[in-house]
Amino acid sequence: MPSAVSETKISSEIEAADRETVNHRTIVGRHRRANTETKIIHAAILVFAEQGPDAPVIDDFIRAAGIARGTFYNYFKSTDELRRAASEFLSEKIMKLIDKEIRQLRDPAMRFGLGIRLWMRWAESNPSWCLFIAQVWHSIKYERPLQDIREGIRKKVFLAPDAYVAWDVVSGSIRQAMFRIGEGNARRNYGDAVVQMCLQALGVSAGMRSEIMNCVLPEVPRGSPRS
Amino acid sequence: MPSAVSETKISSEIEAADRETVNHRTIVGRHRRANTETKIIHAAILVFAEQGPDAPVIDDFIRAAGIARGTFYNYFKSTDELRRAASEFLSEKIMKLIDKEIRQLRDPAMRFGLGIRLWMRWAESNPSWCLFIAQVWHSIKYERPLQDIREGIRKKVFLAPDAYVAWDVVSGSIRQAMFRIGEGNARRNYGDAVVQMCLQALGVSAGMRSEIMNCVLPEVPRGSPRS
Amino acid sequence: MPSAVSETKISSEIEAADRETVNHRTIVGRHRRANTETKIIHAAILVFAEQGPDAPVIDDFIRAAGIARGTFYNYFKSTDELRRAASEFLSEKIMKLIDKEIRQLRDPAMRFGLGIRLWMRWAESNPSWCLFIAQVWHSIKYERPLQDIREGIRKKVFLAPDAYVAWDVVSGSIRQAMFRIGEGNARRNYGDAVVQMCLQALGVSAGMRSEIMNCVLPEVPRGSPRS
Amino acid sequence: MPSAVSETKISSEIEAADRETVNHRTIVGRHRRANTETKIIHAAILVFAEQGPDAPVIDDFIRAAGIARGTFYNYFKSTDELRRAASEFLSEKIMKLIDKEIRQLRDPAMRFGLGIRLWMRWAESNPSWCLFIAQVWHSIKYERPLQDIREGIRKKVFLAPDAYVAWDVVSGSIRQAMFRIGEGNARRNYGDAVVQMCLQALGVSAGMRSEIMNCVLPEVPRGSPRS
DNA sequence: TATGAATGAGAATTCATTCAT
DNA sequence: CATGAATGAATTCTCATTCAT
Repeated sequence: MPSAVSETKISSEIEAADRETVNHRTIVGRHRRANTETKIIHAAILVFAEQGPDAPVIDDFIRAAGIARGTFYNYFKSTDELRRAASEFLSEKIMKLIDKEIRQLRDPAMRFGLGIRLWMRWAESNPSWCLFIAQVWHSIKYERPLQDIREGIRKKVFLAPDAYVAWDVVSGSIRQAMFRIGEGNARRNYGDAVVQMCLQALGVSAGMRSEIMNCVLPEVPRGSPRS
Repeated sequence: MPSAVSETKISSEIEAADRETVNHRTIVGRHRRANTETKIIHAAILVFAEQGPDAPVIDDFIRAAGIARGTFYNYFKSTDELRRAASEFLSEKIMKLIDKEIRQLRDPAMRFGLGIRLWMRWAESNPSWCLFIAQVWHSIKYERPLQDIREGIRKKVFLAPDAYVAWDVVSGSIRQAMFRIGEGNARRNYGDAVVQMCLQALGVSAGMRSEIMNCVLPEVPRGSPRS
Repeated sequence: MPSAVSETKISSEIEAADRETVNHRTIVGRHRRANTETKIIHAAILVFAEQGPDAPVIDDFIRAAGIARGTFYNYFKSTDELRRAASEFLSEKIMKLIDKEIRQLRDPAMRFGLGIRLWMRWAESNPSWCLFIAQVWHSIKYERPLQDIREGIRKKVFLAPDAYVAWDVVSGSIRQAMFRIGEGNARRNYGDAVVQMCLQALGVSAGMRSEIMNCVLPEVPRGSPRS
Repeated sequence: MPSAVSETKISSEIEAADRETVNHRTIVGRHRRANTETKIIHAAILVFAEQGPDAPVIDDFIRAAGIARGTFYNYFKSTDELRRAASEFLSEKIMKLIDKEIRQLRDPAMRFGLGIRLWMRWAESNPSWCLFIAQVWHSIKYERPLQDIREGIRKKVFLAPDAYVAWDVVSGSIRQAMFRIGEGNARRNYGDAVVQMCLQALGVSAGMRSEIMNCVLPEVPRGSPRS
């Protein structure tokens, strides 16, 4: 049964990233509302991992969360809203972690390059997260990377007609890469290869490219590797 | 049942006549079938253009095609099957047109570059085709462009870790671009800007890039996706 | 999630209240459920009596039960499941009544003989029940009569190669008889005649046969199958 | 796949009984009508063997027979008519064979007893025929056995309240027995055990019973034994 | 007679949503 | 807030039947 496998996979994937948040909430106090909402979102992530972003129906969520049908509607008006919440939860968590690692870097090429390397590394160690995020791609927040690109263009370390085009190319590449990873077809070092080509697309000089690619990546939680 | 030796001429004449009739009827039937299938697909394209790839229900298709409910099921088992058929029809048509224009070119960078320029130009003049194809992206056939990329890498006009990575980057970029176009957010010359960056991603030299971008594009039919 | 040690009295009080409410609601819910299920089965019995076991469609049941289309599916996945439920309900009810009347009898021939006489009498006064049960015969529980037969064979009041054969013969006869009754073709005292022959088939002595047939039957409710 | 097994089984079961008929028809001449009808019935038997008497739809029959939809309606107005035709074809063939064997016997008990022994022997060597015939039981012709019973009662070799009751008991027993055989639950010598009890039910004397049971059965085509 | 595409009524099934408790 | 039975509109799907060729 693939579902069981997926469940196990995704849950270990999110646990690492998630523990902190739960602890925080527990300390702050038992707000039933917050707890139930968290419970629903967590259950929903398992369900989405199993079935993909479009298939699940409300029944799947309430069964997974162990709540009543009516309770669902106290928190989400539709599966769409829940999907959005789940994908934000999943993408923003990792985005924040990455941001914390790179925000002190001054050079925009280095900052952006290491950012997408970290993202791809996370992706490679979390294939089912990967697939889900690739599928709900449009709800991803892209302000920060877009700013980095703008700065890079302004400072002439990036060569691109404009920032939006550059972001479309890079984000499209990354999304496509995440599909491949999520489907289990990625070769070894696939992530870095994609990053390389993204930097090339941005017109980053060969020297800077190897500097970025040779950086030893800081440790960001990886879930269970290859899980 | 093998014919007995004593079969008379008459009965074999009857059989021949039978066979002819059968063939005739079969041929007539096949024509009708092909016509109806085409009718359904063409109608479906309009419906998808209007409602997107997931919203339409079988009722929409049969209304648009002017057929009976049951007729639909004589041709497609589900909306999914029809969606696949429609997207193949739409993507392969334009792919063939493009292929005819570029296949005589010897240089793989030039060939590939003009190919994606033509594709993007078609995309820009058909936003709803664009959106639909971007959404059903996974049913697209990519053997030809992949070969071009392989040849380009082999001949050192492309610089990429491997052909699959290169294709993921380019196709991801193009798909993302098509979403933008489909949503009506593309600026002027957006398509060429994306192509530029794709060529840059592939490591095409600045000289060759401008050569490709300065080519006057041959006339490929522009127009409604269902033409 | 295990409660933290520092949980205050208040929160555990809330929990207690919660639990109570939950139980109360659950109990109320269970009652409603049971009621609706009974309602559906009772309505279904009328429908089956009118149309036979195969003709009715879900619409017939929901109309008869006065429930919504979806409600049906909250209780039964298919008409087949409902048919099974209805036939069990109908056969077990009368079986229990009969069992209560005969279980104190010591002689297995007498017990079995009176059992099938009572069954046939019920059958004769309920032709539509008869037809329905005959048609869905395979869902009938036959453990009790089979035990009686086994005991009878052991005690040499029955003469039969083995208990299964004996049961096949008797039950086959009874079923066939019920078809005849259900179709309205049974003559007067048909039921007793069938019982006679069944006893003869079981090798019951002539003396015992007349003793069984001359018994005055206890009053078992006669009437509409749904009572 | 159980269906494949059934097909093989039933087709070998009918071939033996059938060969004669086909030959006869071939000699008489090629009447298309008769041929097509035969073809449909034969195909239908396979289909019924696979799916039971109620499940198959017209599509199944035309696919199995290799004919067009419209052609079906030139021969049968409904699946019900075809089912009737198929069951008559199957039951009358064996009935005639049996009749030929026993019609010269003078004693009605002996004649009837050997008749049902032969029937049961055929049943035991043709389980899927068995199941189908048991399921469509109501279209079976019972005039001949009923006459035998009447004669037996008149001549006091049978003891029964009346002929219809006797027939209901015997036929019900046999049908039930055929279900058991068809479901593969019959023990060795099950058929003879059932016949024994039927004779007992008819009040045949112990002496006559053993005489009947000890007869060596004439050879009636058996299909492939236990097939 | 044979063919098989077309038909459409009718039946099954799903699932978001409401609401009394 | 939580519960979960009830709802019914919307949709899918089946299949017997017709009919022009």
